[in-house]
Amino acid sequence: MIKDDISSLISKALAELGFEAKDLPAFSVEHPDELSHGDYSTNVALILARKIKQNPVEFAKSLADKIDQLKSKDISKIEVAGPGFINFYLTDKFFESQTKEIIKKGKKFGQNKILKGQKTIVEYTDPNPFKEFHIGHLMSNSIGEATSRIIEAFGSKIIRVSYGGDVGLHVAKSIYTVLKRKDEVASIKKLSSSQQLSFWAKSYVDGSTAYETIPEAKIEIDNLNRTIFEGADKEINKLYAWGRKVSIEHFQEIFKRLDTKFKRNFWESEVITDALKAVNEGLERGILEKSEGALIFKGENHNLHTRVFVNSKGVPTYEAKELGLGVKKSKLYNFDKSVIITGNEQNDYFKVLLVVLGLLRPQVKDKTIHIGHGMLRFTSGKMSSRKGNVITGISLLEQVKENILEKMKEREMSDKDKAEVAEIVTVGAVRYSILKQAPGGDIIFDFDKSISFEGDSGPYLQYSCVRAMSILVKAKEEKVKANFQKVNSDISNLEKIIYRFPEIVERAGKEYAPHYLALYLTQLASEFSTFYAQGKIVDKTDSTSPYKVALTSAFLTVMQNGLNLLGIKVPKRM
RNA sequence: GCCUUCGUAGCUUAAUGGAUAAAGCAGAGCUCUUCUAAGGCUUUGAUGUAGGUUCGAUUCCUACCGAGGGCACCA
Repeated sequence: MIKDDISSLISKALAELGFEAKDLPAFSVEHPDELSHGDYSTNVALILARKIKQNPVEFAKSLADKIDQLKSKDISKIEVAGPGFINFYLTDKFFESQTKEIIKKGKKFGQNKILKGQKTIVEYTDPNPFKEFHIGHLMSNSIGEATSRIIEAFGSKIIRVSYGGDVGLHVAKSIYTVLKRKDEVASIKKLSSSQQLSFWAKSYVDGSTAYETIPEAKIEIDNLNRTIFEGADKEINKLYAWGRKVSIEHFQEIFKRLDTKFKRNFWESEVITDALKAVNEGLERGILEKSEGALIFKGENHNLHTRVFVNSKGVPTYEAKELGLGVKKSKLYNFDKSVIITGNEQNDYFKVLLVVLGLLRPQVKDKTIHIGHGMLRFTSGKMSSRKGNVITGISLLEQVKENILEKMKEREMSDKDKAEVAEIVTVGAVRYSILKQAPGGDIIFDFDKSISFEGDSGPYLQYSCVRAMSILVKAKEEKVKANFQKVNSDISNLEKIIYRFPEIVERAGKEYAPHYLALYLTQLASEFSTFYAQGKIVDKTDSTSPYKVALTSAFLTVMQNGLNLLGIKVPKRM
């Protein structure tokens, strides 16, 4: 890599100036923020001059001279700037070779072998049966899917899993309401799975209200909870089976639209055995202890707070079940890394859990990482599925799609094609709006502003691809063939950032931060749009046209690869 | 009360301790006889407050102010 070449060039020059490698402080070789500052920049002179008490700019100049004498074939210019930075400018030949490399590698450009041969299990989305699939789940899905695809580009095998709560009080609350509305059931069952699930979700809201406001209802629901758990009542079993089935059907529909293929769905009901086993082991080994009839972990000894793993009725809580899930995952898949993606409201809870897992199964804990993403919230406050003030995933997708179809009204396309394109653009718009910002932060959700089609947006990136494709079609028609020989030096800034794609992928993966990729692609699309607007790319009479066509082709490759990593598809037209 | 995340332009967001703090939206003004104007170009505008560490702080430390999340039997 060119970056390593520059680093060793600097070290070599420093050696000739009498600095031994072991004396060198850590220094950076990075892309400057602005293209006008060169392609790479180092702060080594700044740091070193301070150490040996010399003027930074003077020292930088002598170092730059030394580097210049050593010469590298890829560097066209070296200069000292600002407080003592040394800036490197790369040659046209270098950019030509990169453009060529991108087209040669095609779909593989951007991939690396850092995790080759490894197995990574990624858990995300995690919708609960009997409750709505809301926009928070879209957020988890978008971040999880992008993370999975990026890790995949590192050469690791990915096992995608989702985990849902199919047992517990929320189910009892739902069934409590449905039992009171038995006469509606027959007609509800004729509706779509998403409408059926909405019926259940609404039942859950009503059940929750009853649980909190009517004492008799609370008793009834608690009893119902036990009945469901024991599976003794045929009618209730039937309702439970129905609710679970429509939930899963609806989730599958959404996963399909989101192009997410889970290898397995874990359910709370299936991890209870492992949970109880792990908890008992914890008790025997003195990791967990009894207190007020419950089984708890004293977090205060670890600078955390106390958590209940099994309640005083002997029922394992979420904590124990998650522990069981961790054990089960490692038994089923002998993974090298386990990534769990949830809302950041669970950050503290996962800290406790990982400490317990570390005491119980240190080898599993070392491979497990929890990533808490921000929440989607309204300007007015938090969404709560318990209160029913949620925007469902499906309604968001449909509303966005409607807006896109409205925008496409004038396009000459069959209705079928329009619908297909609109679907791709919809998912792209939603995904991008989530992935453009750092994963830990909340998204303040404003319907009109959050899902945008203009400026920094998914459609903007997709649109740049569509334009590039139509240029390449025209180039073919006019028989302008791509060529990697630049005729004119000043073609476009595009070539100065396009070769950076693999570095960006690497950073996004290492830091579990897909937004670096989203932001980079936006910058890339913006440079392409400028390039596009500057003048004709395909022009038989223009001697620079063949290289421009090559650059367009390289751009399309990188943009498609990048969008694919974000889980965003590219339509042929839009 | 304790723990934790955060506070950047009118709004929504960027910025491994580095150069003139970067974008989009909104506002003002241009721009389609071209390969799709879901575009391009120009322009107005910001680091909560007070200290500290550093050659250099949006970034690290302390206090304060403000917001979110968590803190015993929900998930």
